[in-house]
Amino acid sequence: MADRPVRTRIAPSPTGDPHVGTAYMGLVNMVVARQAGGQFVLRIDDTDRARYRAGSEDAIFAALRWLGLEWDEGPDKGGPRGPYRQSERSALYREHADRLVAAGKAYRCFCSEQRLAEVRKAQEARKETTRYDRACRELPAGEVAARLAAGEPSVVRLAMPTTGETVVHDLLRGPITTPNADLQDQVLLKQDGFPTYHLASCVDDHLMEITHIIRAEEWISSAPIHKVLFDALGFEVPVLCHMPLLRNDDKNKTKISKRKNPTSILYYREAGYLPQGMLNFLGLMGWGGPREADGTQKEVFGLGDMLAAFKLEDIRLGGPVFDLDKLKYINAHHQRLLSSDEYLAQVKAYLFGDERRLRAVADLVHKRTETLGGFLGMADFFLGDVVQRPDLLVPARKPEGEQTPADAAKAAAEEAWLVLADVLDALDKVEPWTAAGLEEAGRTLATPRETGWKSRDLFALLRAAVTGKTATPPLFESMEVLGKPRCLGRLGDALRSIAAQHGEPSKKARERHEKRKKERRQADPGGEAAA
RNA sequence: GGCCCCAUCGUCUAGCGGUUAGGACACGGCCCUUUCAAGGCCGCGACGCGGGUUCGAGUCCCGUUGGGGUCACCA
Repeated sequence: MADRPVRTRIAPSPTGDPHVGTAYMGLVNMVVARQAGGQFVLRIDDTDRARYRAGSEDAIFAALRWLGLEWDEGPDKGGPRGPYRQSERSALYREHADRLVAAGKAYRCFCSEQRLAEVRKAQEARKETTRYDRACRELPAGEVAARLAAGEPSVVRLAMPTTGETVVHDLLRGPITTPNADLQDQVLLKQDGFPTYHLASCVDDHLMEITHIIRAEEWISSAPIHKVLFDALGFEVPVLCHMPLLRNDDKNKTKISKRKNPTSILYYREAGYLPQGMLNFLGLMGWGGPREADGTQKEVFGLGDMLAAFKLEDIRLGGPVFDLDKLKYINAHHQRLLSSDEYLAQVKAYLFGDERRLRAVADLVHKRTETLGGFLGMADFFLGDVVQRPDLLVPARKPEGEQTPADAAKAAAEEAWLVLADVLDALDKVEPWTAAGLEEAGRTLATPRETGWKSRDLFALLRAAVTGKTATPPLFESMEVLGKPRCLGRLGDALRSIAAQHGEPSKKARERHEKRKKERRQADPGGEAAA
């Protein structure tokens, strides 16, 4: 492997907004490739048709390019090892799966989802580890052929070793040993003919001649499966390196999640962060920056500094908290580094760069103000930051029964949070992002089947979250103009501002929320279309 | 719960057997200043615990605790 040129990759799946974790891995992978004079590949892992989201792929391209993480080969620019979209490589996966089956290293499995669920349930009841019971592993060849010929649906599973242990070598951790008894016969080819991540990524990493797999820590538990797969296919295992997971700023430092932290790269762009600030901050995670002459670390640095000084081996393994305060501080430094001309250009681009958008804003403000001077007062939330107002987000409620006023306030805050979270999930799925589509989604949410809130109250909440105000141009038109990343970002901000003031809803409150929704649905069996 | 991974200030980190455990963010105070930033100075603040190894452990080993990840026909 040492004689091969270094090739790294990121393989995001187009299932939603481009994630900061993708940016983090992209940065590290790109730096490693560039340092070695190798190539950095972008591959789209779109093997899950159920979660596929139109527009997500373009958003990934835009987000990575905004950050300056340019790839050498990828779906939009091609390359010698393409195609770079897994949905266009189905034949390759099928071929390799067939090869494994023919060699007896994988097998056809005809078990239904239902049977698998039953097996799992029984195992749970017996407090055993839940795993596939390998019912189809020893099926006679004749029977397999017959059932296949009869058109019975099946998947391909990898025949894992059942005894001994599998050792994978992690660049940062050394050997990681897993008892084979804990591994299961992982599905390689799904019933729909698409490969699972395991098959697709191993086949692609080999064919694309990836030398270093640098990915998030959450993949460690899959690494032994990949090792077995690589071996079964007769492929050399690339260098494996699992990076620490970005964490939320909560007590337990859980894996970064959108409820607790803005996770969309686009959020940061729309909030007016500088790409070099983002990159710098991401570079701090697990690394800390290049050394100064006196041995201390330089915290404010650029991509060039990182290219010169970064060493994968220096990565710390503790999960770093994605701390917005620190990000702002780093970003501020980069902003101050801008010349007067550069800053002005950035401000213009941020505020007025999009002529179409600006016109749409102007059209909404035009007849609603009396002088030109009134423009900014009404349009501020379109152009810049919104200060979240928990007082507007949480409806005033009178105490009921035994409730103290404090109890009532707490309950109202929990309800607002939970409703807002449902709204965020629902709006996340709105495509395309138009006033009409948003209004439809909004009206649907304001039904007993969904939030159970009146549209008047629900829209007030939405308006407060998205604009920070009580009086604005028409809500859904404004949201269309504002755009999806900003609206969803602000919904998330609103969630966090409620939580900051009143705390996050307790588990009990969540359960109550779900129970009430269920009850409302039973009371209102109609409106299936809304479900 | 099984398996795996991790562990220095609240946070990002330095430390690679001998340090008053260093820097940065945040926080508090003071200075500068018409205001606000920026900047300067000071303060607050950490090696989870218990055993070893060693003349000597934040640093090495073991255990424990805590946290995280993962247990899908999702990636």
